[in-house]
Amino acid sequence: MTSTPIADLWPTLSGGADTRPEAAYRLLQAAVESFAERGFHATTTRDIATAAGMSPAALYIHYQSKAALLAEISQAGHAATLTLVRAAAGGPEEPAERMRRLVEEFTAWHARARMVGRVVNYELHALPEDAYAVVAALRLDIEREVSALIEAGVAAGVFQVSEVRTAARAVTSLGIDVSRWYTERSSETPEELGRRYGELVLRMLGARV
Amino acid sequence: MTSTPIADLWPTLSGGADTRPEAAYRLLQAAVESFAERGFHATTTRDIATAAGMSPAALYIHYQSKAALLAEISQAGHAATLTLVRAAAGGPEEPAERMRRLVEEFTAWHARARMVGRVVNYELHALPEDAYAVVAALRLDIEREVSALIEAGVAAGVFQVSEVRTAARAVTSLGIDVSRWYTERSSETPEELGRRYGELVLRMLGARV
DNA sequence: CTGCTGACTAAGCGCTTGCTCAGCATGGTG
DNA sequence: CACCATGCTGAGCAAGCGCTTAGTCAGCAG
Repeated sequence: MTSTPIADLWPTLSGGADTRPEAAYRLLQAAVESFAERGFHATTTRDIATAAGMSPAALYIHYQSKAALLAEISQAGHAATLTLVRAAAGGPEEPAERMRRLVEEFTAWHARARMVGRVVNYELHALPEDAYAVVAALRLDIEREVSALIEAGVAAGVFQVSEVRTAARAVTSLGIDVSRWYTERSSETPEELGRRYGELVLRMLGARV
Repeated sequence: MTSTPIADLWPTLSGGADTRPEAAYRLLQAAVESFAERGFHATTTRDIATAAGMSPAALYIHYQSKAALLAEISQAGHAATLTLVRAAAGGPEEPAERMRRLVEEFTAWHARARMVGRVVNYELHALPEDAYAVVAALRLDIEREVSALIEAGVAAGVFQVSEVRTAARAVTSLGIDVSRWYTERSSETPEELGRRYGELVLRMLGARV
């Protein structure tokens, strides 16, 4: 169905030496797809278990609750995104080049892993309070990385923006919204889309390109 | 709670000579807020009815079903957005000025009517099939208006974009996503945000500003 | 007054939900 | 062989869901 989306987020699983049974991974994958397509509340535990080839009761051997599944997806998804953003923003290149790479990878990720992206960005309200707190902190970190990079560009004289926070919002906003509208039938590959969005963002920030 | 969001969308109601009872309007308002905050499936008919000051059964005097409420909100919201887009895109000014106005108003609308905006953009999957078809056609019209305006700008030599469809996606995407993140506690007013986004989009499209 | 209408409620029906639990097959270990 | 931990199932419980039903009541025409 979705090419290779969630294995990237739980590398210990796709690796090899992991203690978690393969059934837990199948449940996770089924939950991602169901949450993304129907939403958390419209998804039943029977949906998830059936898609993973098990009875509803088996779900509770691997996860405490339906909400715990959502929490795991959301936290892993946010952590992966933050890692990606940090890697691009903290590179050795000059600010414009770092921003281009950040947007390219941020955008491509939201297209490639759009199922996870939807859960991550549009099911926040269904998270239990403690899981939400963890995730909110990660989101703040992401926004701060982007803001800091824009500020670096402004300081270096390569970006011209009147309000850094608004510009940072616009940059992350463009990438996040990709997971809403991108489909497998889209004419552009995730990487193509990333390159084009990178171009658009640099111009938006006032960089000469 | 939300300033003046949904009255604008059902002007016959806020006008005066409307046959629809005021109770139906209260239910609509309660549904918008509940769908926006919790999502369609997490909202119960008891939630809506209680918020409107009525018993659950009263809902069914004014609307056929919970889904019919969603359909009415979604169709009216999309129709209002298309009207706004058409008015800006079809103006007498030159393309860059029309685009600026379009983005300003599209963005401000998604900030001001963010509750309606969330229902309109993030609860599509819960629509009954026939209502979805109507709404999908409206969405296509909106995208086409934006694409045509970009093409006009390219033809006039004021915009430089390599892929019109990708650029159109980016423009609408920026506005739609506002309804996801904007809150009453945001530091910018909807109009300020609109002006700043208008500036960013013109630069993104390669217009000299 | 009578007779009728339209907005509304209290009660609850049939069904689905998230989740539990007793029990079963399997396979490694003494 | 016995023993037991592990992974799982079939059956089902309590709660809550969308929606219906029977009936109440204010308002109004005659």
